[in-house]
Amino acid sequence: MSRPHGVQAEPGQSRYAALAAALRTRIVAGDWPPGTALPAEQQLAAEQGVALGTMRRALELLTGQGFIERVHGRGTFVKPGLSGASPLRFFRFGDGAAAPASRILARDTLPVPAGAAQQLGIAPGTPALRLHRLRLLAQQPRLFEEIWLPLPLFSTLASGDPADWGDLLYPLFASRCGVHVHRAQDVIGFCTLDGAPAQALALPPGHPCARVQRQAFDLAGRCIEARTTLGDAHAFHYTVSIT
Amino acid sequence: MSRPHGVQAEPGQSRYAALAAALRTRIVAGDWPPGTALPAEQQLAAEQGVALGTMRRALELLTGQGFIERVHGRGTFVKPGLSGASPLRFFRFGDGAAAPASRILARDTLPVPAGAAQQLGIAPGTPALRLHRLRLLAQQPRLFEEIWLPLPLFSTLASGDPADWGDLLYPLFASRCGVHVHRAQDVIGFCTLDGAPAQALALPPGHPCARVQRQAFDLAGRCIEARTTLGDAHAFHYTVSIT
DNA sequence: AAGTGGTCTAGACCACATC
DNA sequence: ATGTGGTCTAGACCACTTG
Repeated sequence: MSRPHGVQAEPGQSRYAALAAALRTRIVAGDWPPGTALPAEQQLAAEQGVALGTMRRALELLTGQGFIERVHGRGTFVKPGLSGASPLRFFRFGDGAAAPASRILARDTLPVPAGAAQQLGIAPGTPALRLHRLRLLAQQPRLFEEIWLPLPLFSTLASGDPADWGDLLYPLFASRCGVHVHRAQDVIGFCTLDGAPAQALALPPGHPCARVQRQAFDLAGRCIEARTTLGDAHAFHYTVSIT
Repeated sequence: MSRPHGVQAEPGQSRYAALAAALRTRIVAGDWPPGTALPAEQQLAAEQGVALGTMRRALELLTGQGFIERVHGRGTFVKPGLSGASPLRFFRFGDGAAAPASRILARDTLPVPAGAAQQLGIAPGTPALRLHRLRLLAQQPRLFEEIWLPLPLFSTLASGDPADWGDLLYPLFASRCGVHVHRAQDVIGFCTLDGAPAQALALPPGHPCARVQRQAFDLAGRCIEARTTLGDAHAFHYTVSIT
């Protein structure tokens, strides 16, 4: 008995988990780029010589892991990537209606310091792109960001006028560099403001501030951005649900 | 009640969603108390005149919502409630190995102030139980907590020696008051220390601190605890994953 | 050995989106 | 009208736990 195009299940692993892993591998490899549709579940099931329900369970797994989205009547699509997950969501500045704006204060190619290097998984001292960026709400500067980007990948951002970048970075990463942010992790902490950030935010040195350290990852799990965001501690608020 | 077909599906609602809602109602009503086992899925399916797979989907829904736990080979159990979700998890004090201890500084029956009343969903000024509690790590006071508890429910805690309560409150709520915490929500912010909390934590007035405001809810969705936790802002840290 | 949940099958039919 | 995913059925067999 032989299956047409079978997937090997490791011992102790269910058939649908093996199918999900195989599909995940193909998605990460780029067989179906972000935003495109997978074959119909019927076809996938037939290809793998498996019952429809089994393939559906595999696809449900991938949905839960954030790799695909299923739309009733339309199809199954590779998730296009995060677009609006700004650290601004951790702050309340009282002008909820106003659209956030962003201004690039500096863009330099510099040897990456130890901290950012570790987050990016590259050797310290490697040249990388460093951005200083201000986020504004209702013309008021609210957040100061330092962003490190690894350099072969983001070299197209090293030239051109940053004023043309728009207010969101992740769509820019996708369109200009082909980098899709699949997942991110923010570590929240507390510190006091000093130097350039204090000046940019028009707050006195020593002012208490909330710090959000972000690592952003692509589909393959590589860290493609290390970002530190600083904002007034008194405007910080975040809600956690426990179950 | 022994009609073979038990559950009405509202229009637009799937059969398994209706079954889940019906089971959820019975769980909240106390038909199966926390920790006890539900009937086998086979039996539940037969009772409701539904296929096994459909009942399984209903039970999967309830699992995802945190109402039940399924254990292979043993059965399906109503979740016993949260036990270890201390706000301590938001802080790093460098002595990870040490077991946290707690000390009740004050216990009073007082008219509940506006803020706590709103969180608890009761009228301001209603008598309620107020606790002041210190959390210690390696003999060092680390967190100061103010806890408001609604009074008919927690009256058994108004007497007796708080020194006998142990270090965890939620197991105490379950054993002494029959209250099981099913879900909680923490709102995180920053402020400055002052007065009693500053003194209890041996920190100077004006010191920056992290504030965790918690609402805890029982199975029925009633808020049964309003708690404010204060700790040194420099020890605060929290990780958020974005997908 | 008996009872439980977990996996898998091979269908049928429904609801939604698009042409 | 066609193709997509969503629901539901009625089984079979497997894996785990307990007496």
